[in-house]
Amino acid sequence: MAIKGQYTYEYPHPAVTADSVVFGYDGKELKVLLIKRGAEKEASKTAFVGEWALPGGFLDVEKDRTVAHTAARELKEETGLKLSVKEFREVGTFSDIKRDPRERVITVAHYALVKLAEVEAATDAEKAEWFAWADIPHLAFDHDKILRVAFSRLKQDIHFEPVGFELLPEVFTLPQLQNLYESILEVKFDRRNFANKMKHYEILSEYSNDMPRRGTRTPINYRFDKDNYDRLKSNGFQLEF
Amino acid sequence: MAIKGQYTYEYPHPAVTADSVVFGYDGKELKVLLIKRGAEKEASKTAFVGEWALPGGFLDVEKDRTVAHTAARELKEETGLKLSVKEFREVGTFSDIKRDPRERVITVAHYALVKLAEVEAATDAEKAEWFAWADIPHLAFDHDKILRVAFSRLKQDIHFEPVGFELLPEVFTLPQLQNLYESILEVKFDRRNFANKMKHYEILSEYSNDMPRRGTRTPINYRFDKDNYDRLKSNGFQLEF
DNA sequence: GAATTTTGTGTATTTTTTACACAAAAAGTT
DNA sequence: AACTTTTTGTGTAAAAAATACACAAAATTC
Repeated sequence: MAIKGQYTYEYPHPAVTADSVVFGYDGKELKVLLIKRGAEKEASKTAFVGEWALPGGFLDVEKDRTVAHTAARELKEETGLKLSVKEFREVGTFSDIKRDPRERVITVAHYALVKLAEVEAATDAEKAEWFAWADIPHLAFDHDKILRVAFSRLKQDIHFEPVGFELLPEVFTLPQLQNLYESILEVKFDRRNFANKMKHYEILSEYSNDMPRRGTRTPINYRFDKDNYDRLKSNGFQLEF
Repeated sequence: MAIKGQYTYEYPHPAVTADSVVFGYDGKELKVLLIKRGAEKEASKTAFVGEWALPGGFLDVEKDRTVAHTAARELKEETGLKLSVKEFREVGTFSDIKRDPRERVITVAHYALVKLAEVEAATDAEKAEWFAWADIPHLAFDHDKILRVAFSRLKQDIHFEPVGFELLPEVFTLPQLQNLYESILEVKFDRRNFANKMKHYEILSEYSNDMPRRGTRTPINYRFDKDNYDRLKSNGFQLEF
C-alpha cells in the first residue's frame, strides 16, 4: 500500500476519475447500470456512502493508458461487467470546482451500450443494479447531470451511428427496433413509415426460427445484415428520423 | 513562487491542461490561432521549445472554476484574445499515457469560433499567429490530432447549430456564407440551391450600405435576423446540407 | 466599349417524407 | 368452437424537399 504523502508536485494537481453510463435495453425500456456506494477501505471513497452512483473511479496514473482504460477497469471492478475500451464513447469532462467535497476531482464521463440480455448475468448483483430510465434515483456527486448529458449525447449519436444495434440482441423484431428508437429519441413513429424506412436501408435480413412467443401475432425475426451495414456505415450514413 | 514539493498526495495525480482550437474566418479561408512555444521561466514549459502549438495551459486547481475557465484564462495569457467561457465548446479529453514526455498530463481540448476581422487586432502578434487551414505546420505534443478532432467536431456541429454566424462579421454576403459552409464541410454547393435554402430559413435580412468593393458585381449585404434565428434555434432546428 | 469576373435569380424533375386503414396472426374468453 | 382482444404486417397517394440546370446584370480591367 502507498505511503501517505508519497507523491509530491511543485503545483497542485487535481485527481482525475472516469465514470461510465452503461445503457442497456430489454426489448421494452432503456436501462442504466448503477452502483451503490459503500464504506470501503479506501479513504478516497467515503463520500456519499449509501447513495446510488455511476460506476467509475480514479485514473491510475502509472497504468491506465487512457481515461477510457480507467473507465473499463473500474466498471469491471465495480460491477463485474467487462467491456473493451473501444466500447466507451466519451461524453465530456465535468470539472466544477466544488463537484467533489473532498478534493478537486475532474471526471471524464463515458457511455457504453450493451445487449442487456447477454450481460445481465455477468453483472455483480451485490453491488450493481439495472434501473429503468423512469425509475432512476437521485445520484451522488453531479452524476444526475452526467446522466442527462450522456443521454442527450446518445440521442444525438443515434442519428449518425446505428447505436441501436449495439443495444439489441442479435435476433430482434421490428417493433423492438422501433420501440428502441422511440425510447431514445422520445418520440413516436408511424409503424408503416418506420418499417418502410428501415427496409429502404437494406440492413435487415429476415431470420426465421421459432423464437419467443407473445400474446399476439408473432412478429418476424430479423438480424442485422453485417455486410450491408458496414458498407453503409463506411459511406458515412445518416439515419434520418 | 511555489516551493518545490509543496503539494503532496496519497496517490499519484496527473496534471490537467486545457487547450483551445480557435477558428476564425476571413471571408475566404478558415484559420486557426497558434502560438510558438518559447523557453519560458516555468519549468513546466520547457518541452517542444520553438514548435508551434495550440494555446493552452495548466488547470489552476484553486482558482479555475472549470476547465473551460482554464482554457479562457490561458488563451488570454498566451494570445491576448479574451473570450467568454461560454464560447468554448468541449472537443474531448486526450489522455494518452505518453502524450507529454515530462509527466502524465491529461488535456481537455476545446474549440471556439471568432469573427476574425474583429479580433485580429486583439491578438498578440509577438506570440500568436493565424494560420490558414492549408498552411498549418506540424504541432507540438499530440496537437495535430487534437486539431483534426476539433475540426471534425466543428463539421458535425454545423448541422445542428448555426456556427457559421459566429465566424462571420455582422454584415456579410451570401457568397461568403456559402464559402464558409463549403470550407467547413469540404464540399461545393450550387449557388442557386444554396441561396434558395438559406432564404427558406428566413434568418437573413438585407442590409444596404456601401460596403466593401470587389473586382466584380457587388454582392448584397445581409445581416442575421436575430429574432427569427433565435426562434429557429430554440425549436431545435437542423441545418441540412 | 469590349472582355472578364462574380453575382443574382426561377422552374421543372426527382426524391423523400408524410399521412393514413384494414386484414392476418396468435392468444385468451366464453 | 366461435368470439374478442391485442399486436403485427403491409401499400399508396399527397405534400414537401432536394436537385439539376442557364442566362442576364453589375462592376472592374484592359
